[in-house]
Amino acid sequence: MGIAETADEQLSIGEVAERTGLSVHALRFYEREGLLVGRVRRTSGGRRRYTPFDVDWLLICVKLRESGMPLADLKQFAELVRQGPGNEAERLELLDVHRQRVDAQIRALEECRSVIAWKVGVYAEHLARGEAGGLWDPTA
Amino acid sequence: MGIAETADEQLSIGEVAERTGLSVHALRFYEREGLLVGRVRRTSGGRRRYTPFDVDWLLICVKLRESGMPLADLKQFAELVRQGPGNEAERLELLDVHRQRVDAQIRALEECRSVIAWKVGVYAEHLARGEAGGLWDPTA
DNA sequence: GCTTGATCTAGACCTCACTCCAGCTCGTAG
DNA sequence: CTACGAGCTGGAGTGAGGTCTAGATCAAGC
Repeated sequence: MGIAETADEQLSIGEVAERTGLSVHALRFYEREGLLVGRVRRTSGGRRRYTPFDVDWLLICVKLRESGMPLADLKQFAELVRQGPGNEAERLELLDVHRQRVDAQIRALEECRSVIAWKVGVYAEHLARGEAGGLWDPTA
Repeated sequence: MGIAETADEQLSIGEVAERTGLSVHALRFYEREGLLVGRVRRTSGGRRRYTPFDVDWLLICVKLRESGMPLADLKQFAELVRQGPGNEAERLELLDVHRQRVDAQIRALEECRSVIAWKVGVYAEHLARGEAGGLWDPTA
């Protein structure tokens, strides 16, 4: 608590959890799954010490996951980065494909939203008029 | 094949699957889980016959699911409708809460999109300039 | 030194939303 | 009549994405 953040501070797993919104369980899980770019350094006592690098990467991961990128793709991306320079075109492709999926997802959600809004309108109107008729009452 | 659609046509499970995009497995599963409003009628031989009513309901269900409503909520909604008139306010509430979640989801996705787009831009620029430097290469 | 709380490991377990299977029946085309 | 595909049931299995447990260790404060 109250630890200064001097830019290249090493963080404990708990602190990283706090900053990324991932649970400590999830952080260890991601590491086991090879989703991190470099292996995490450890203290002499074996505790993980994350660099701001790791945290930045994790923050990107969180955004990608949040938008539905599967862990497998994340892992592939991490592997590309791990391989070092030279495959930027592949990384770009991976991200761009995902961006298109996100766009499609947004469009789909907007359509859902409008269907739901329409139905909400139906009920709202029904309520405003008082009990008019058994709205969709197949028991009738 | 080539069956006419005379508005109150009874449909087989396969036809409903086709029209809703749900698998026949999913349709039976939804029924077992109590997600349908009325019980599905059967032929003398025990085959399901869906009414256009059922199909409309399922189409709404699909939109709700697509936008992330859990099956449990869908079930609750179905129960409210099954109970008949009188609880429209509750139904409205349920839908409206969901609509708000969808709105939040859209906003979150838009934020993800912009993060991704930014990263895509970073790579694109890097590629346009030729190999400038090890973009995020922690092995260095 | 002792207590307390954060971390460690390996591995079991969980939820969700289906999906598939075995073994049977139905119904239509030839 | 025979074939064959579509449908039936109950229950087991799947895959993604974590979450939790047990039992031990580490590190900081008193």
